[in-house]
Amino acid sequence: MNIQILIDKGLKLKSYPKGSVIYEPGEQPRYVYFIKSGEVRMVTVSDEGKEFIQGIFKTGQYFGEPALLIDRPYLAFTIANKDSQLIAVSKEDFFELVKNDPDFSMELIRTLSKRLFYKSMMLEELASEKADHRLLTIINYLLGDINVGENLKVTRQELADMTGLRVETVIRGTKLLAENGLIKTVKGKIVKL
Amino acid sequence: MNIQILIDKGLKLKSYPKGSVIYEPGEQPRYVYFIKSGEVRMVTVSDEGKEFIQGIFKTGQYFGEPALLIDRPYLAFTIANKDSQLIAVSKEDFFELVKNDPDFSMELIRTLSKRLFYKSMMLEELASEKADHRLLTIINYLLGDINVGENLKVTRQELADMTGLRVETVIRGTKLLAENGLIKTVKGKIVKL
DNA sequence: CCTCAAACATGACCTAGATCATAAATTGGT
DNA sequence: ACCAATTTATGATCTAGGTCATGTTTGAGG
Repeated sequence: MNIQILIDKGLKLKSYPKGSVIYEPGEQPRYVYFIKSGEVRMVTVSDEGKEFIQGIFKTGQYFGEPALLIDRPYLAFTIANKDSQLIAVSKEDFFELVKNDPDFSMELIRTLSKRLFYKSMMLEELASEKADHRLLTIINYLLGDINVGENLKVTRQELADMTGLRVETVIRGTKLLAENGLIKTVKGKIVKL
Repeated sequence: MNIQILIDKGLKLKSYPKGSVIYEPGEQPRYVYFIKSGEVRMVTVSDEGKEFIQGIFKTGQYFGEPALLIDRPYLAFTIANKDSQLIAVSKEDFFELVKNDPDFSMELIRTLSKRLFYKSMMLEELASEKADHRLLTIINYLLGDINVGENLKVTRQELADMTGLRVETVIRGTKLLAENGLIKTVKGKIVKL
C-alpha cells in the first residue's frame, strides 16, 4: 500500500505532536490511520491505571482497522510516541480499498495474521509463564527486528508495559538473564549478538 | 463461505474422533481446516504442562489460517473436543479462494479482526487485572453467545484454562461473584439473566 | 435408582512478584 | 560541561493467588 496514492487522492494529512491522543477507548471508530511519519503506541489502561502496550506502529504501517471492521468501539488509547503525521482514511474509503484492491486486501490479511500470531504468543506467555521466561520472549521478539550489534531502544518501563510486569521486576529479570548469558547488555542497553 | 461448495469441489472430508490431535506446535502449516461438524480447541502448553485455551472453533468455522498465511510453524495444538469432520483445504486452494472471492476475503478479514479484538481484550485482562475481574470478563464474554435462562456449558477447569488461573481460584472466584450478584449460578452452572 | 468418574468445594500453607522507599547512573538540552 | 529529568538499581516488606491435601456433589450409563 502506497501512502502517496492516498495523499494524491486528496486525503487530509493530520499532524499529531508527541504525546497527543489519536483516539480513546469507547469512541466509535470512523477512520483507519496510515502513518506517514512518526510512531504511535496503542495502550489499554486498567481500572487501577496500569498501562499495557497492545502494539507499536511505525512509519508505513496503519492501525485502527479491527474495531472499525467489526464496528465496535475502540478498546485502547492510541497515542503519538513522537511527532507524527497521519492520514485518516474514512470507513467508506477503506472498505472500497479492501474491495477493489485484491493486493491490498491480501496484504491486510497478512498483517492481521501477523498481529494475531504475536498476540497468541503473548497470551500464552502471560497466562502460563513466569516473569523471566516472559521477559526473554519479548526481548527475543524485539531483537528480531534489529541488526547484530545494535541495541534495543526500549526502556525497562516499556518492557514492563508489554509483559504486564512491574519495572522493578523487569530490572531484576534482565539482570538475571544477562548473568546467565541469555541476553547481552551493555550499559543497561540490551544488544543483539 | 459455504462448506458444501468445498465438498462439491472434491475436497476430502476427514474424521477426527474426540480427543485426537489435528496438528501440533512446530508443524509446518499446509492446510486450513473448515469444520463440517464437531468442535475443536486450540491450546498452547507451557513448559510446565499448563494448558491455555487460545480458542474454540465450532461447526461452520475454520482455523489454522494465520500460521499458514504468514508461513510460520504452528504455535498451538488443535484437538477435537468432540467427534469432528473437517475439510482440509490446501494452501494453494486457500490462497486462490482468498484471491478470487472478494466476499470470502472480506469475511476472512472480519473474522481475523474479531479474533484480534478478543485477544486484545484478554491480553489487557491477563496483563493488568486481578483474578475476579478476569473471570467476570470471560464469563460475560461467553454469556454473549447464549440466550437468557440458558447456562454456560463450560467447566471451572476450562474457565481456568482460558484465564490463566487455577481451578481452585476459579471456584472461589465464581462463588464470590455470585455472592455479590455479579453473576447468577444454579447448581454450580452459570446462567444468563 | 445405583455406581463411579468427573466436577466442585474448602482449608492450610507458601512463594513469586508487587509495593514502597531510597539512591545511583544515564541522557539530553542549553 | 552542567543540570534536571529520566532511567536504572537495590533492599525490605506484603499479599494474591498458587500449591497441596482432602472432602463432597453431580450426573451419565448400566
